[in-house]
Amino acid sequence: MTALAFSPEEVMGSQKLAASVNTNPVVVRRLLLALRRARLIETFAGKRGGARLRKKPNRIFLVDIYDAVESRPVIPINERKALKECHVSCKMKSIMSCVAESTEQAVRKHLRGITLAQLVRKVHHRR
Amino acid sequence: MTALAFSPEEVMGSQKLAASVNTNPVVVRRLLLALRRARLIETFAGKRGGARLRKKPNRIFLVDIYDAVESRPVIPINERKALKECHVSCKMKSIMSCVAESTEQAVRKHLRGITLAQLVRKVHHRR
DNA sequence: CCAACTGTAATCAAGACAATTACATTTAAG
DNA sequence: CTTAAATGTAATTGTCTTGATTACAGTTGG
Repeated sequence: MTALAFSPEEVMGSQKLAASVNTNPVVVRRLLLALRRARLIETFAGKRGGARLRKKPNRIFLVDIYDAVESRPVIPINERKALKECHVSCKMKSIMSCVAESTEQAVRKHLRGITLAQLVRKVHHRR
Repeated sequence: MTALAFSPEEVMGSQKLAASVNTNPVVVRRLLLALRRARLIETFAGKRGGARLRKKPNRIFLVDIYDAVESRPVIPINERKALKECHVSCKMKSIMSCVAESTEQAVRKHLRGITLAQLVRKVHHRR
């Protein structure tokens, strides 16, 4: 996404993007699909196809990207069945769900404070 | 840890703890080692052995437990080598490290606000 | 028409991690 | 002192996740 934000006009192919993160084009395309679903980018098929940002980099927050591509929670909850004889065990799922949920919100709040434009600015900086 | 905090006097064996989270005693013992290293609990070998909290539940924060047992970062950084020809690619590791670091701090700050005592209180509550 | 793309499914390989087994060591209790 | 019940810890196995890869149908600009 930072690469796309770096030259917001350009339509960049999955091949080029994959090379820049040193992975396979198909992996990138799968991510691009998720980002498109979130309406962060638009993609074009055919020759000279590829992806391009749909919003200005200063209107895209990291939380948007996080929500689009990250499926697993920061704190996963134990899905095994509780021990019926144990009062603590029986309550833990609901208790930990609450902790997990609020932690997720803390992360999202933090990521709401960072824009793609900021990252691009860092690309231009010295250090 | 909530189970230990529920009856802070009792020395509880890995067998009992494992049953309450529906897993294997050895898995629990490995976690207990990490918690002991963090000085959150003490363990006793031999018959009638097991684990017990070393501090009062209201002095143990979830961040302490998180630091003790969680090794993987919330946002892992891409460890592959960058594409030398690409300016963005070359800068991304340092940029994302910064994002990952601050996100980690956000999580830890949140977890610093929750104590084991609070979780125990929830165990006692109706809903 | 064709070359260069995307979209997508299917398969494969690698790595992570829990579960399990095994056993040496420790300790309380009888 | 002996024994039963624990921990500490290594080794192994199985499962699951995930990225990499291959393959191919569909799309589009030149």
